[in-house]
Amino acid sequence: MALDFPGPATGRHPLRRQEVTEQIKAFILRNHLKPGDPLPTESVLCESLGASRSSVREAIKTLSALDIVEVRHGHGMYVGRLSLVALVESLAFRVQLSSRDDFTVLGEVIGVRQLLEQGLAASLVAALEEPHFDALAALVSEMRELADKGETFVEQDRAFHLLLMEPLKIDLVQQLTGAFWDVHSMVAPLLAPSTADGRETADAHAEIVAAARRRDVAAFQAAIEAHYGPVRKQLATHLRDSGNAVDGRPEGR
Amino acid sequence: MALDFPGPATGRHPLRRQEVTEQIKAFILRNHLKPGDPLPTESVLCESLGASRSSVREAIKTLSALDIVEVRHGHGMYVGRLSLVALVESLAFRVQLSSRDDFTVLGEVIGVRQLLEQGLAASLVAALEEPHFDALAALVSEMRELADKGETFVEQDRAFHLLLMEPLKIDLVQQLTGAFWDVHSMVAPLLAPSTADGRETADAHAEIVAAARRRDVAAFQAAIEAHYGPVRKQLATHLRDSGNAVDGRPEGR
DNA sequence: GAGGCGTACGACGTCTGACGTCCTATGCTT
DNA sequence: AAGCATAGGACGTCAGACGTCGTACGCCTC
Repeated sequence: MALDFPGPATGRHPLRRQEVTEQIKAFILRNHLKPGDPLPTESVLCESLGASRSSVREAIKTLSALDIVEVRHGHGMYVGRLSLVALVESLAFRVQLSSRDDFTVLGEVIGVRQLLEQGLAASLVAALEEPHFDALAALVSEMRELADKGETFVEQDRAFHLLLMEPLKIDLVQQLTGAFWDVHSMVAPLLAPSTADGRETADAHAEIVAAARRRDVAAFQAAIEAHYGPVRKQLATHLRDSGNAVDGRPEGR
Repeated sequence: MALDFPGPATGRHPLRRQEVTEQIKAFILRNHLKPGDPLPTESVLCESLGASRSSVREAIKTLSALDIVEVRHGHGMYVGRLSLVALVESLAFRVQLSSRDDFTVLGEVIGVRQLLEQGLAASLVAALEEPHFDALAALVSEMRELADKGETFVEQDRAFHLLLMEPLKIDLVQQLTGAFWDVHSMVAPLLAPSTADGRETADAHAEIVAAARRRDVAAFQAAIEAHYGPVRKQLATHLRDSGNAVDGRPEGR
């Protein structure tokens, strides 16, 4: 009856899976690995960590969801790209869940997108150079062409907003921009099946570039405002039209 | 030899685990579940989804990492809180990984924290009311007391920055503030073992409140700047002092 | 009869072993 | 030399058993 007195309130046995998770992270840190570097195979991990394959695999699934580990079937495991996919997945689901009743979360996502670009307006206007303007203008041209043909231009749109942030050379900001764009576009179809006024949107992007070219911070911010205005309006319209009429549920069950 | 012709380039068999993941998410959406609502047990999921327990469990580990599903040992499974823990975990690891050589990522995290508060300066100054000022001032008092006793006040610091964002009533912004704060504080010990000039930091917070009370947007932004200034400076100092001397590695292995 | 303790059951956690699928590489065939 | 066939390594899936955690029911004690 060896009475190993129980630890504090929290679980006495630190879950095996959790331990393995931490040890794999520690392994990456300890060996200074970079994204893409190979990791030990499952069987090796099982041995060296003294855990069963189940525990190791479940730990890896957690790390995989966070893009800390990347698994390639048939190849092996590698250090992940440490992107923000987890944020995107998580937020996208939250938006979908809240979309049953209202679109508040989607509205907040759009608000954050706008905040990022407007909050950095001064830095951006100062940092953008001719090559950037040319590339941005080229994207706007593509958008216009596609809009006139009645097609969409999601890829150009994403590229535009990423490129806009590029001169800052701040990875995190660029990735956040991409992440929130992804969430937005991933759930946009829920609003209206491509009701986007293509031409109008393309013109809004053009105005952003024009203002930046003139190094006019105020105009730049106004252009951003004008870009997101229609989006918000569309959201509000959708709220009023369908509202909680999606299903007869007036409020909380 | 029933030859079911292979699908497109990408994996012909959509991984079972992946399917289960999507189906669980769909289940939550379809039934309009909210955070905290109970989910079917593992065994029920295995039956209804026709998958083995391993696949179901691995799928759940993924959803658990994204805080879409919460597992309570001995109790059962529930809809998660849909927080931003995944972002925190992911970013924190990235900061640790980059900390071996430089602290660029940590610097970027701090930059985003600053961007959030400065970018919303106008809205915040307009939205803050007396009760907020009082609560914020109370936190500053606590900070000062603790600082004078030579103790730290991480909890008060976090509460301060969250409360600052509260009047906006934008959940996402508040959660992002908390998330980036968490990342920052989670990795701060790597910089210097609580070298924080407590008193100075507390005063910086006081100045933020004072500026907001005067409804002075410019002063508010300046106070934010002054708050993060020392933090950045500490970071730069640490970079110069220890630099890549953490271990003798001059550069990439 | 009220309170406390022990057992039974449900649900998640871990382990083991086997087989399927994907990819690569080796070596034979043409 | 080019192409195919086979063997091996590594991840994916399945099945069954046992351990741990919590709860609830029921027995025992007072």
